[in-house]
Amino acid sequence: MLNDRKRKILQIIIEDYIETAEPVGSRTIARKHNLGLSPATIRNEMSDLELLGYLEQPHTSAGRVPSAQAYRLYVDSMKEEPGVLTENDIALINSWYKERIRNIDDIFKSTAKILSRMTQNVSLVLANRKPTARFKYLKFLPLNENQAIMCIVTDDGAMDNGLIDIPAGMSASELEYLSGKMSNLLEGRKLTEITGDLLQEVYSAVSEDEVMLASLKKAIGNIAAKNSEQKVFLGGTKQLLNQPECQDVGRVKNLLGILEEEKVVKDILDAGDNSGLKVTIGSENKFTGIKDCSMVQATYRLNGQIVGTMAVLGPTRMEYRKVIAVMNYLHKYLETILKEPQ
Amino acid sequence: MLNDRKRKILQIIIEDYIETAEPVGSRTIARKHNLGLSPATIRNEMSDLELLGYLEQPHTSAGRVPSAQAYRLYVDSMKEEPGVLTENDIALINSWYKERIRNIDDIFKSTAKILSRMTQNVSLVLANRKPTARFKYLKFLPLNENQAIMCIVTDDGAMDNGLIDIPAGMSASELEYLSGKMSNLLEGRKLTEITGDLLQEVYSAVSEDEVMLASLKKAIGNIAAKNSEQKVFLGGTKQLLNQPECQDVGRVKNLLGILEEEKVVKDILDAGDNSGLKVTIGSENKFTGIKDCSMVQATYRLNGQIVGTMAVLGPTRMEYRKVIAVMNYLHKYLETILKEPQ
DNA sequence: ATTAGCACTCATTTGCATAGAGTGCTAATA
DNA sequence: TATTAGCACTCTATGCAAATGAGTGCTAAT
Repeated sequence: MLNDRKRKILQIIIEDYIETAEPVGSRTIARKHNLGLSPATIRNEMSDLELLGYLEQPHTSAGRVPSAQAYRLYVDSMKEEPGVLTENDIALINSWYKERIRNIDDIFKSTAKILSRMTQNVSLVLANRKPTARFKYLKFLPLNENQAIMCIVTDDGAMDNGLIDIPAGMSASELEYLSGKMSNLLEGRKLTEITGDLLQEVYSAVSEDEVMLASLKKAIGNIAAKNSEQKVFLGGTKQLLNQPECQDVGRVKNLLGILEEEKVVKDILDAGDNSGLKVTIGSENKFTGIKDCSMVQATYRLNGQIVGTMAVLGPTRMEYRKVIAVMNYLHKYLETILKEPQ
Repeated sequence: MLNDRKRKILQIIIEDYIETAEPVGSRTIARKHNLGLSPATIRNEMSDLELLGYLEQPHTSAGRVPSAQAYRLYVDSMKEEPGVLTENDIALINSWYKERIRNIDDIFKSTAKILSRMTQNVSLVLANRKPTARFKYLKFLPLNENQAIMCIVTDDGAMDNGLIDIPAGMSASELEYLSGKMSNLLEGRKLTEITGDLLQEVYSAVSEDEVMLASLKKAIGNIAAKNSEQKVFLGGTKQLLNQPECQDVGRVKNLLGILEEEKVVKDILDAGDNSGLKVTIGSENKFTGIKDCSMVQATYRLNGQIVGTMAVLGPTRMEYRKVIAVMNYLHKYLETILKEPQ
């Protein structure tokens, strides 16, 4: 559809605009790139490109700016040669990841941080918990006369716990017996299935103490809630202010407002249920408020199951090539790292 | 030192400036407040106040602005009548606290959120962990052939855990024996004391498996690190953009940059080791970068021990009366809530 | 098909006059 | 003696016009 020259010129404009955030004019192109073409020729081509919908003019006497359609073409044509990270970048990423990983949350935190540092944009990382985990067994760890910690081990190898009130004077062996009995009766259930009724039933087969039952209900409820929860990690919201398009405080406020609402962020990220890398440009975004932004997003999986999503959110004028390269790398890295037992 | 009239006028200027963020002139004062004084008289008084260091003039033909010294006086004189929250505010706070409290982190998160919402400023909450907790006992929860979760219970009733590699084919009763033995040998130690050497010693009295020893070391190290860690919760960084003094993006960037550095925030908050409520105004702040801000800060304690600090950070032109009232209330609330077992 | 040349457009900058808010000082007043 | 009216003065903010300059579109020449 576009001949080679048009394509070349369009690419130059896009990349120049991504770099400078200024409308780019025919003279600039002629000067910077040795195309063997005069500004006039380039002007003609640019005029055509505008008619075709690839360029826009902020006003008559300004240069031209790529349209969403242009970015779309640019990104799509990038799939063939996806851009690679420098040795240096890779070394940086690896060292950042090693900095401080103690638990699974740290991994996501680091990912968000790295993503934003590498791309100079805001990053969003959504970690799905696994509501499908099944109960394996529970144990009580006595604390004192009246309290114990209940530990629940699930079949995915995770452990959760909560504080339980126990009847005064209940012995360690009684607790042991209780936990063994309950473990037998509950094994294989999803955590969310263990509602008040079921728990009551199971429990009353073993004991009658009401206080303990109540705190068991509460603790298991909390654990189930925590497990079905999605967690959002944000990175580099400060970067926002470095973007030339964000010199207007009102706009920043808008965006930060959106990012502060966990619910909205989750919705935005959940929308991209797609498998591979997904780039949404400007108004392709369904959510008002980020309609003038672009987002590059990838879901990551563990054993085929989606465990989360990560995304970079920035101006439509974002460094797609770099962002995509970083994203690809992190994606791979994350899937590897998540496979290792924590 | 200041006569009543001067004091009154100064107060009016301060409160007007806090409200409007505009330099206030003699006419405005005469018009808004029925002092029975002409602008000229007020002008004379203002001139005096400037000489005394309480007022400053951005330029000749502007009104006057309170100096740090003026705020100092204002805040100090407020100690006698500390300002109270409305019924409405209290109801709001209580309902926000009830919204979602599942664990101790949620409490701090909520506190930060409430603090910022009520004061329209950035809030910082620092939660100290308790590095003094002492080892009580440990238990292993078997996961599979090769792994178990190690649970460590400390004398403050908290429980931590980590994943442990166990020798293939080690039976549950062997694990039980191992944990009992180690518990006996380690009881009463601070977590930070349980370094590699001690652990090695204790462990080799019971078993010889190197892999397990290594993962024990790692897990306990992680737990010790986590326990000695301070955690920072920020609230309402977005509010920053609502402040008239922050319409300049550069300044916002600075502040956000500081807030993003956990280390710096910790230092800032740690500096206020004071007991009661502490207000630092403008250049009273030792940390460059917030020298043009004010901070109201309170440490909170549990059983006499400092467990954290909360603060509100904003322009020197902050609503001290309201901020202090909110702070006092939250302070009390937090100390009460922390006393309850989680 | 390309390009040089030129008229034209429009945002941005610069300079300048004006309005408005506020002050300080002096002389009048209570 | 304390207060105030009056007035000159200062300095910012606003509005406006002219100059600047980057960029375009069109036409005619190559």
